[in-house]
Amino acid sequence: MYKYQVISEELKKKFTDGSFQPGAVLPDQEQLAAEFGTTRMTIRKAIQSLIVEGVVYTKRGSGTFLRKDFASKRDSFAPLLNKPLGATKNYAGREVTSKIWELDARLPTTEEQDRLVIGPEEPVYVIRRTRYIDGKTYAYEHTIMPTKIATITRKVVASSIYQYLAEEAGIRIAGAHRKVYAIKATAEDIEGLGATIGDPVLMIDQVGYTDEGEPFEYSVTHLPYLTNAVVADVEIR
Amino acid sequence: MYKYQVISEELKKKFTDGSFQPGAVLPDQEQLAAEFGTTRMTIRKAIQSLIVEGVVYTKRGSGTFLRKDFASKRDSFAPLLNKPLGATKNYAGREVTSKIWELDARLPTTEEQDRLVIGPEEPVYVIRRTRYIDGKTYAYEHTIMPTKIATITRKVVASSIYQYLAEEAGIRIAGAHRKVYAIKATAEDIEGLGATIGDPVLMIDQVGYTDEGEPFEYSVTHLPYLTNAVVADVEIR
DNA sequence: GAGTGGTCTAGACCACTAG
DNA sequence: TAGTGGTCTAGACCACTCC
Repeated sequence: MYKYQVISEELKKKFTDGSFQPGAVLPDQEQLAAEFGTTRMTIRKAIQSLIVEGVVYTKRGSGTFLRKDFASKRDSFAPLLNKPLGATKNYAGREVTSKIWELDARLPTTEEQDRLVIGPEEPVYVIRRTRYIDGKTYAYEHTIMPTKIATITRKVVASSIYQYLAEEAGIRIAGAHRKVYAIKATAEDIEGLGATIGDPVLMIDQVGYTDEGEPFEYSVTHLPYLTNAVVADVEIR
Repeated sequence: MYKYQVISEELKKKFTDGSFQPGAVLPDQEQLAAEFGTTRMTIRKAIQSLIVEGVVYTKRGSGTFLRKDFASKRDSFAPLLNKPLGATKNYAGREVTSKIWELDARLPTTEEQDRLVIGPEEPVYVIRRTRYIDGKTYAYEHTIMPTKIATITRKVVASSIYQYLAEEAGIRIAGAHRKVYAIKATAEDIEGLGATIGDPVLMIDQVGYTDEGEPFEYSVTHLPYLTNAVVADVEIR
């Protein structure tokens, strides 16, 4: 763990334990640098990551401030567009289960080759499953993943693919390109989500990248309407 | 314009004019620093912003690479979830027009008070308009904005509210909290988007913040399905 | 004008990849 | 082992806010 990560964690602890009121101004960067025995550049890296997480914001000429709505409303049932979509991690403490519709391998379509930047002879897994949180239908997922990334078993698919990739296969998810659509329920949605024909469905089309910039999954997630939405917190520079 | 921004633009130019093949490795950072007459730290900032934009990726120990799917990725008609939703700026060079359904002021509902963190006696504007890009229906917007933020005229609403806020009223948009839903077309959508009853509609619910962390608008944007989606590029740390 | 965050320099050392 | 990107230092100057 790098120094700036340690400092960022340390600061977050201070915010949650009440050392700072929401909206309060932090000590200036020079002071923080002295306090943590480092330089301003390193403090700035730590603060930068807190900005991205939506914990603090800075105002040139004024200071660094703890967000007023820092502690408040986190949505409990919505995937966060600025985080991995994996349900297991985002809904820790809840019962996440899966029904597996398909786990297979085949050669990729041209569309899939394109999205994953692989050749026509590189086999991919096809994974289709419905996910439930606390027994309630949460999402229907259709995932394509090159087999060279990791070996996927039925057991992994039944629990958490992302967790397996991170902890067992050493894959670090670094980013994703996502597109969100509203569509009419397909036959798969009627089966996978219990949707009614003609119902709106929220569809998230995503290509996930590893920290090496390599696409490792192309997935389409369907969320039932009325009971679900996606959330994005945005920092504009 | 800062040096790292100039360098980042300069590099992007080189990528589009074919000096580098997709997937090609860039000169190492030391070399780029010499070439641009600067230090590695500044080159790194330039590269960092290219990473966020999804143009290049780095591999420690190996080099910096131009994404293979660099050219293919641009969507021309989708709002970017990591940017302001304002059409005028995102679609510069295209003809953005508006039809105004309503421009009025009244006292806020409790829901609106809540979202904007204002009192019941602080008046708000109510703005409803349909937006067109190159004559094509793009979105239907319903915006609530405290009148204390700025004076809004019909002329402003007809062109660009965001641009007016930024350039005339000195408001800097620093971030937003957004929620994206799939819903069934409402009566407003049938009027405002020309949607058919029962059609899916993509709805973006957003509270925008100024650089002081103050909510300045609560808006709901409806996008017609089939012709539109939203895009999010995510960097996960 | 004093104080803040943002950029930039010129180095050093560390972590990682590949031949 | 050579070469790459990632972190970190110890400063300097600039842009901006607020009194």
